Amino acid sequence: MTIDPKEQLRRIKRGSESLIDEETLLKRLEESVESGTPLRVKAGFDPTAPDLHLGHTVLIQKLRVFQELGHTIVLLIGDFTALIGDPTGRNEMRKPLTKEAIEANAATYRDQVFKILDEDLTEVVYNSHWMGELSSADMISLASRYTVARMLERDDFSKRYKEHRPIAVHEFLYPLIQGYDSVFLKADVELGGTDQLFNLLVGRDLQREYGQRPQVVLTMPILEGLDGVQKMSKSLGNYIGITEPAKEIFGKVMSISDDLMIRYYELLTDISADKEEAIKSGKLHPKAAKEELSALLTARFHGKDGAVEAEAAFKELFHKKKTPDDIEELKLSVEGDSIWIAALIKEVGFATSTSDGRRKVEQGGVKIDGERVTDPKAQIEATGELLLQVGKRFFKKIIFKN
RNA sequence: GGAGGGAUACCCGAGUGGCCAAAGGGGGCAGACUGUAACUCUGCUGGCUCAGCCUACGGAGGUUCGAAUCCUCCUCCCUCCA
Repeated sequence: MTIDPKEQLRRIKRGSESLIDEETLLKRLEESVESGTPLRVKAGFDPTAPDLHLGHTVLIQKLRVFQELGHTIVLLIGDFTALIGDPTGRNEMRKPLTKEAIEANAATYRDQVFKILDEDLTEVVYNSHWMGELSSADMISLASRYTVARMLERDDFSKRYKEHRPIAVHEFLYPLIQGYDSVFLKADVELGGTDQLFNLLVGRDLQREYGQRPQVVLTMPILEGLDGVQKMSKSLGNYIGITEPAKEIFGKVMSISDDLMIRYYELLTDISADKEEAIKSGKLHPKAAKEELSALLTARFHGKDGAVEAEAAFKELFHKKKTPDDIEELKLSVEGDSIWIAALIKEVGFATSTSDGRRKVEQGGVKIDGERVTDPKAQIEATGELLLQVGKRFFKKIIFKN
């Protein structure tokens, strides 16, 4: 694999937040091309959050770029560091995970990550393997290579120190161990989120201490959620989970704003410079660009066929305003021979309460068999089956079984 | 240890005895427009078969015909002093 180092650099740099430093990276890429030796690219993950969404994949996507460029990905599962818990952004220490929980999380983590990365070309390592072997003396030796003053440079630590909030001594060990991982793995490059910058830099210092060439550090920004403002997170409900159904992923991507689309392109894809230019300039119509993006991201998790299907279904629903043909069915038994419309909506989960259901009817958001229901007191005959639609997106086929 | 300020719906925040299911904004939902975009506009946003009723302004009591609003105690948060 001999891709021009400058083109490699472009693809690596694209969308990144900081790259320390560019010159070194270019030099190593050139060396790598000359000698035919791939770079060792490290990224570590705490086995704590097994439910991944697109925000998590920004980093993984970048790893994939490295992989496609022929470099070696070293996926580090931080099962040892998980015992400490990275203090970043949290004031309280994490509760320690059990061995079984770590194991289980790591397993789901791998499953999800390998939807993007090629498993056969990825080295998966657990830092407990070497950290568990490290003696107390080794630990002291490691700790002796860094100073408290330098530790306190870390934003989180210095803030807490100034505010007289506690910093437990073992928290200092986290960056040290993460850095030592780089020494052990002889990493050429390490990737991380914005919040990882300090830890990644410690890796450089420690590598120097242990007589290695310091790794190149690449951080990726936080991905905004569907609202385009706040970071993507499960608790804010503005996320696209990578295990969601194809249609959901496709639809959610279609709902983002044009500005956000460009951001998603930047952070989640690896398109050519020409293509990027076409999108940014508007030469490619934003709607078309977004359809491509939706298809691309859907295909990533559901394959080409899944994406094609999702796109077709989307167009049927929103362009031709047809009702989808694979509506979920629900068998419902009802007391008496009819059911109040508001109760029905609540029953199938399209409203949080009958009051909410009643409101939706009053506002014209409810259709039965394609007919708008306007009477909030309407009684629906509970025989046979019917098609219930609430809002633009929610359909359910109801089969009464009395 | 002392002095003062505060806690209101998903979030911010107004309300100091009845006109309060509680202003305004944000968010969300539904509708119109559209490209499930942006912009804009309309309505809704505690529950309940709903012109009515029930439950709710940190918690528990009390005053009153009537309390988010006044009193007592409690819990939590903030500011200043020691």
